[in-house]
Amino acid sequence: MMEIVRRIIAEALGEMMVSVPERIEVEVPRDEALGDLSTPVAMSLSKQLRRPPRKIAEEIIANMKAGGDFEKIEVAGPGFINFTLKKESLYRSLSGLLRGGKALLAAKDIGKGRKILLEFVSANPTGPLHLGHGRGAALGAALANLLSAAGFRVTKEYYINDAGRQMSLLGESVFSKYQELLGASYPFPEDGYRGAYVEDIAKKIAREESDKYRGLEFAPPQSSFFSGYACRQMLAQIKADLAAFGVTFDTWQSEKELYDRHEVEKALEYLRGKGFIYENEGATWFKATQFGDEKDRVIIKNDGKYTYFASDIAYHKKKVDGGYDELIDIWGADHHGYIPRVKAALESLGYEKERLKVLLVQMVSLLRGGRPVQMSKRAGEFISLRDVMEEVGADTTKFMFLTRKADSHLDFDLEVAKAASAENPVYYVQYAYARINSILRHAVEKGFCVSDAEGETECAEADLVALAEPEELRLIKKVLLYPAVFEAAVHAREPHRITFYLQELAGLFHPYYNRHRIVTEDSRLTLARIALSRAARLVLRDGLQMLGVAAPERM
RNA sequence: GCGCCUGUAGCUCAGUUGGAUAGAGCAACUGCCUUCUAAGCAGUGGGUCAGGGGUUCGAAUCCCUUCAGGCGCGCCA
Repeated sequence: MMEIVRRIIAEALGEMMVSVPERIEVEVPRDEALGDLSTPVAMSLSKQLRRPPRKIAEEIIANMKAGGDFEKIEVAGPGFINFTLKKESLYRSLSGLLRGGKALLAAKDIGKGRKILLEFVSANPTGPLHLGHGRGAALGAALANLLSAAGFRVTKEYYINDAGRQMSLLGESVFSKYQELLGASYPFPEDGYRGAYVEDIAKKIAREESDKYRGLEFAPPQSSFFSGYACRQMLAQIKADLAAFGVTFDTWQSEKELYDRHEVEKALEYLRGKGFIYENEGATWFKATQFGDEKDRVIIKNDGKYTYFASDIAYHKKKVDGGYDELIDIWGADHHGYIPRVKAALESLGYEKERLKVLLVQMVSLLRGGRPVQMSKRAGEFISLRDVMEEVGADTTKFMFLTRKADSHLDFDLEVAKAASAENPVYYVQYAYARINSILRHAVEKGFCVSDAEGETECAEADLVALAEPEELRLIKKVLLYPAVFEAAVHAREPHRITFYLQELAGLFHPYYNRHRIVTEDSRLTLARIALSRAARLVLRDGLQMLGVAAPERM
């Protein structure tokens, strides 16, 4: 619908010998009395053409070949051009949607096969996933769904920080617990990991290896055994948690592997060859300032060890070398200071900064009944993603995360999320879906032919003219808006737009249901209403699927 | 001190990338189940878009500034 408006406006502007703006804005007016679609284009052109907006709007209308889709096209307010669609046009579009089914929902191939590497979660395997990781996971998975459906080729990747000091610290923490279990003792590292999971891993090692390492020092080879073992354990748990959350990855990139395969060295050699690396005060530096960062960054410390940034350069080099047209990283907001240096690295490697888009996910505060849940990282006491999933369910958790844009703080209240009531927006949307299914089951019982396999196509043939109630027209328009919302969500990389749209759609279906019966004695009317219900169901299902949230047949 | 993010109804948040009289849910109050799911619906009240200045036909949205909150600013990850 929006496309049609854009096209005829562009044509009219062509007639008027006016250069067509890159993007003709089309929106849905706030007040439905104003029309179905609206464009402020005349106002935007006013300055350039040095004429009053209303005048321009009138000229556009005069030069427009509108075709038969519109009931009314008029100038309103300061210079909007408002379009009111003919009902027949709505019916035609609806029927087209039903006939095309899922394929039509995101028919526009936005991605055109472009390759995107989407890296998210990437939590260090030094402890269980917490809520913040969950938010990143929900966002990443939903975004991947959207981008894939929009025609991008998306690879979901998890970067494993399995090298360096943190890993060693985890190993040492386990090592200490292990000694304790066997009656020996080894000092617990100062800033070691204290969660119960550390002890669990120690117990497991004690069970499998008995007292083989009893009384030893934390040094090779046993140190790498403990670190490696602990890492594998944690990673397995992380994978299991993500799977339970309904989030999967295509590839798992190990940091350690980048070192083992000398990719870090090679990347640095490459930069050295280009003159972006220098030595100073015993350390090796990257000239980040040359690419817009505030200061140069150390990549090899004066003790000879690499910094985290060194492997990150190699990692991002590997990403772009993989032939990806676009890189998307989802990070916790506390890493935002890191963006300029990674972009600098990318640029120094010969790629445009724009190729990397970093989405920041703000922190999640966990509440219970409005009061903050105390968490102490030091004592290893915190509520993990798994705890929350077990308490409120994966679907609700995901939906909650996706009802806010990534870049705003999120209060996650366990009591609210757990409430199986109106307070909980997930149910509102799912309930609409389940309700439609219930109605359709009822319709089948009443003898209306609505087989599930071919139902949509069949409904496309229904006589939709019977749909004349205001609630019905409103619902049709909202359903038909889905592709535009979808496109906007893809374009902005913002899955939460889908969430809001689904709430609005459900918010139109529920009152419709309450005021009008779908299944009546009038079979022509009934078939039309079934068709509309099925269209709504189609969109609800697709949207929920994008969010990675279940669409239950009954509740 | 510098940088980034946030500030919208009592609470939690949207706001179609600068458009019309700023929206939704919750909470509060009043009604609706012998008929397709009441996890639902109908109605009522609720605003200095943190404050100030600027840009222009037009600002919650862009710029400057003040205030408040969060996060960053390591040869940590």
